[in-house]
Amino acid sequence: MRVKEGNKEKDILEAAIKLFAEVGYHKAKISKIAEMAGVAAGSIYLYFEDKEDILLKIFDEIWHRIYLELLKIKNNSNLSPFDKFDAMIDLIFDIYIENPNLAMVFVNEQNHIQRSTPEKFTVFYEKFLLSGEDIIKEGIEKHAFTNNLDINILRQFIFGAIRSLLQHWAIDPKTYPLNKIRQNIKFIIKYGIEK
Amino acid sequence: MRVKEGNKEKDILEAAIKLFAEVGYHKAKISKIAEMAGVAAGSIYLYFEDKEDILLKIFDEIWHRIYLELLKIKNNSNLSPFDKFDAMIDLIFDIYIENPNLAMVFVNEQNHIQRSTPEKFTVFYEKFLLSGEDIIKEGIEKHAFTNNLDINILRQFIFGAIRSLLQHWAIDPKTYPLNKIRQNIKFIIKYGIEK
DNA sequence: TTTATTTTTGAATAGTGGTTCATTATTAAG
DNA sequence: CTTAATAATGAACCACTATTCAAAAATAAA
Repeated sequence: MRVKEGNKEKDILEAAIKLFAEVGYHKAKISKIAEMAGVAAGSIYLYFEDKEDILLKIFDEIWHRIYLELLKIKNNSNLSPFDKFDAMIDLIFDIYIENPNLAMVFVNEQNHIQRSTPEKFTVFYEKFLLSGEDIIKEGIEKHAFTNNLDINILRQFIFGAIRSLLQHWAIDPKTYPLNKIRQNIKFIIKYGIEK
Repeated sequence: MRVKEGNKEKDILEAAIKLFAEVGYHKAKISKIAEMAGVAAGSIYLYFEDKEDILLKIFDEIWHRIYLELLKIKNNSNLSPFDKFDAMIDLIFDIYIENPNLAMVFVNEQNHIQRSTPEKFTVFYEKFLLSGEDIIKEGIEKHAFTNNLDINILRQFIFGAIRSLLQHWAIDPKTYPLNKIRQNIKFIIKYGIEK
């Protein structure tokens, strides 16, 4: 009997993340991913259902990680609502800094995957969103955050804005350092633009 | 000599907007657009360079319109900075309400087009962004808006958040009415979440 | 009508690239 | 060493669809 050597699944995933980040999902060829991963094109189909499945597993990985980290923040009773809020934003930025390619795929292809396979996609994403909601809820209950806002809308607003800025940064990284962007985001969300 | 009858270019554009909105750019077939527009597939290539060019012209149209409207707002000296700000947000929502399909393409395919042909894309988009910036600048100069924020980041933040919410709304329109979303957006950006 | 010119057609083309599968390589067990 | 079972290969397949182009249709001018 033969046993799988090395970690081809991981190699393929990493190659895919890199290529998706560079050229986007649609222009990334399976043959190229295989080449980058050092396997034959056909071998990809031993580890993944099809091309879409690769993207799906990438998203699974990242959302799972984000979710677990957010859970820690949420359950840390030493943090004030605003501390938690800051930590949540830092979390997303940290992941971005740690693995820009992964983050790039994450911001660019979210639409695509949400459209094409909403049912498979939602597992960890939903969990993440709910945890984010909990943090906001706590802030409102403790009278730190305004109660004039709908939680759902607020959640979508915050993550949408962050995603948009990260995307923009990825296209043109030299205009602003990520830390300045992060700091501005925190300020706007907390205090708004009114002087 | 023969003369072009009807307005095939417009028919094709409208069909494309509808189909792109429904199934997305990549899954929209030229043959289907042709069928919906009531022309032969080959005829599309009399009016457009290629498939991408159709999308490009759609974006041209919408950005041009938004830009012209925003210019009116910007130059209306009867409006306070906050009035202008509100009008700017209303403008985007009004276009969305007036032609949801067009708006759908606008929020969904912006990434794609910005990636694939950034140079052709930027004409009206840049103009629009600059006008938006001017409105914010005026607010800061008149001491209505905080001067703690970078204009560029703020601009990206605002439009990113709006886009994200509209996209969300398009997927699931029944959860919230657009007016509630609009009102929440205005509130967050003005006052932030701090109580 | 006839001719010239331009528009429109849609079947044929052509290139792409995801996916399959017969074959080969590799390893473990007997 | 032989056999069995699984892993890996990559050329061939095939479905799909954007694009082309030779022919036909429509219109204006002569």
